Amino acid sequence: MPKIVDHDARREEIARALWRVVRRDGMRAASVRTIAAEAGWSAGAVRYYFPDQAGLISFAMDLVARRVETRISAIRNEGSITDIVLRYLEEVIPLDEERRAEFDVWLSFVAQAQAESGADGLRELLGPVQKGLRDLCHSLVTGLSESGALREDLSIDLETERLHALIDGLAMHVSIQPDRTTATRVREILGAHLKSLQP
Amino acid sequence: MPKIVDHDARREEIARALWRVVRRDGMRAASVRTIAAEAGWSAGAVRYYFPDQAGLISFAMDLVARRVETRISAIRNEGSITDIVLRYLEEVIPLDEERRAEFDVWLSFVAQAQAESGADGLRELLGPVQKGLRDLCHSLVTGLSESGALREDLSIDLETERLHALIDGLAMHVSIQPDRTTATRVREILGAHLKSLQP
DNA sequence: ACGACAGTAACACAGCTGTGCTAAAAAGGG
DNA sequence: CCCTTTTTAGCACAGCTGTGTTACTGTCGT
Repeated sequence: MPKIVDHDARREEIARALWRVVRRDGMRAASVRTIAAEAGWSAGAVRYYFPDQAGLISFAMDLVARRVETRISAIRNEGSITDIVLRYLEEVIPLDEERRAEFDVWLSFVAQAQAESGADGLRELLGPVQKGLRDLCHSLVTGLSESGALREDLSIDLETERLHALIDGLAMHVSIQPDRTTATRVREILGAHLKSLQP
Repeated sequence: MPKIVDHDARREEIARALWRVVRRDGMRAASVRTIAAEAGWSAGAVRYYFPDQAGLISFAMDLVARRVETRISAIRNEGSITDIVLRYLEEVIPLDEERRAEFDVWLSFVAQAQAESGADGLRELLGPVQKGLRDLCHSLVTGLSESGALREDLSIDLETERLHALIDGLAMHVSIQPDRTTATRVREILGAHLKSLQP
């Protein structure tokens, strides 16, 4: 048997090179050759792991999704309900440099996926992530409600949607203007929002 | 003197062709030739109005910004304060097909502008729009406050930020999943938000 | 040692890219 | 009519694009 490399690890490494290229020069620069150069391999080697470009992009987008998922499911449910909720929300918003880079790339993927003639199935990757985030918001709002931290006159569905929109908007703002939207500022806003939901 | 065409109108027409291309096939397909074909002219003609591609993209992005600005400044300040605020907010969020298309394109521009090595000055166009929207939110919150429609324990700055994030997130949701996030749903959410600010 | 096969690099090809340049066409004023 | 200026189309060039194919290298089990 010949030399054996961890294919998944390799694919991930290439995908990360794609991230760097996209972050630095935008989606338009994400060619097979550029990515290969960024990863430090020949274009032929890259194409061995990803037969075509669409597959590469798909994989790279999916990788972001999986990482977010992993981060979220690693959060522990300890402490007061508002502490837990804040912990989840902070994890979703790109408050450090690494996650901000990830979000920038994600934004590029989303924009690309919005193209109607999506021959590549990027749209199919977008849906589940959006749903996952919504479900998270739903369970958080439900949790608040069950703990009596939600005013009775508020609709759970509506508050789910409002929270979801708020964190997506905040993530966007952090990405676009990191100077103005600092981590502590985000925490203030999230705290104010939760407080405004309390009875 | 030779035939005289309205240059600005022509440029706008070409920019609109760019929008259609970007919406249909994404930013990656926005080549001079593709856009020329979409606009129904030769590539040479397009290059007469836009010497280089970066200028074309810049102009097209700026055109979106100017349209949004125009729409906002056309809103009349009549009726109760909450009516006025709702009117502004609804105008900012892409609730009809035309504005949704516009927002999709805008999203692509934003993603592209996020690329660090932005030799094209897309970033410089992004800032003012973001600031404009923030200023709008600020004046709306201030208006609410002055009319006594804002609880006294709320910080104007914080509420400005929260409102801004909320509408950006909502716009995003409308664009990504128009089925779930209908116009009436958006109005419900905005209404609920304003109500939650009241004393 | 040898063979079998995973991994890598390199080349070829057709097509697209941005941009520079040039020649033709169109159109209004004298 | 013709001349001047604006507008349009087209070509050329060097370089990049995705992908198909082929030849090479390395490594492991036998």
